Amino acid sequence: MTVDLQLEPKTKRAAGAPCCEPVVYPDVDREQAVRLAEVAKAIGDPIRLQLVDVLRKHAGKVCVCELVPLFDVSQSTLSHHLKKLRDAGIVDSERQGLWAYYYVLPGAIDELAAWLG
Amino acid sequence: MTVDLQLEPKTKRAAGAPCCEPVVYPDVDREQAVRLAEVAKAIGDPIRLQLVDVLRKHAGKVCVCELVPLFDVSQSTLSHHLKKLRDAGIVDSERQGLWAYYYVLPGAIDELAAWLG
DNA sequence: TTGCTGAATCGATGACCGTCGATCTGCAGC
DNA sequence: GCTGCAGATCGACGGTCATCGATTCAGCAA
Repeated sequence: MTVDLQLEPKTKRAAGAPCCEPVVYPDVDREQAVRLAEVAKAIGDPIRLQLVDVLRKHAGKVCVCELVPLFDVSQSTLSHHLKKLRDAGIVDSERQGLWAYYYVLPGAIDELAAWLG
Repeated sequence: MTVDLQLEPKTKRAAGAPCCEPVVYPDVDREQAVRLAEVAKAIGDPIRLQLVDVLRKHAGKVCVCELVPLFDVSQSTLSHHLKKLRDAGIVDSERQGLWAYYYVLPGAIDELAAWLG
C-alpha cells in the first residue's frame, strides 16, 4: 500500500535558484486545520485526555464530584481543564442543583478521528 | 447506543461530608494517557497538522524544500515544527546530499486513532 | 579552496499554559 | 435571614511555546 514514491526537488542541481516549485499541497484547508488542531490541543494534556476517556466510557453524565478524586490536582485545576474541553466543543455541562454534570459531545472527537482515519 | 445513565453523587444530601466516593475510573492508565497526549499535542498546531496531512497523503518521502513554500512561516520555524513532530515519533527524516526528506511513521497516529475509536 | 545552498540550531521575545490558593457565586437546608 | 457546600473564577507563579533573524553546519560545484 505504501508507495515509496519520492518527491524530489525539481532540479538536480544544488546551485540553481528555482530549486523546487511546490507540487504537493495539503488536503485539509487552513480553517479545517485550525479547527482540528484546536481539538487535538485540547486533548494534548494527560489529565484532559483521561477526563475525556472517563466521560466517553460512561455514555451519560458524570458529576464533577466524581471526577475530582480521580486526579491528583486541585479542584480549581480540574475545573480549568473541564473549561478547556468545553471551549473546544468536546464536552458540555449541565447544572442540577448543587452539582454539575459533564458529558461528551461526540462531534468534535469524531471529526478528529475521521481525519486520522 | 448512548445510554443516558447518570452518575450522581452517592448521597442526595448536600451537607454530608462523604458526598461521593468515586465509582468511575479511567480506562487508559496514566502512562498511556501521557503518550497519547504527547501525540495529540504534537498535532495540536495548525501548521504541524497540515504538515502531517501533506506527508500522509504522499505515501513517500517529501523534500523539506517542497514544504517550506506551502506555509507562511520562516524556514527556521518550519524546521522547528518538523523537529516537534520527529520528537513525538510521528515522522522521521532522512538526509540525501543537500536535501532532507520527511516521511510519516504511522504507529503514533494509529495509536491515537485507535483510542479515538 | 572558495563560494553557494538547504537545513538545523541558537538566542531572544512575547504569548500562552498548568498549577495553586483564595475568592466569588449559586443552591440547599436550617 | 444565616451557614455550609459544589463548582467556577481570579491573580499570581514558573515553565513552555511559536516565532523570528542570525548563525552554524554539511554537501555540492566551480
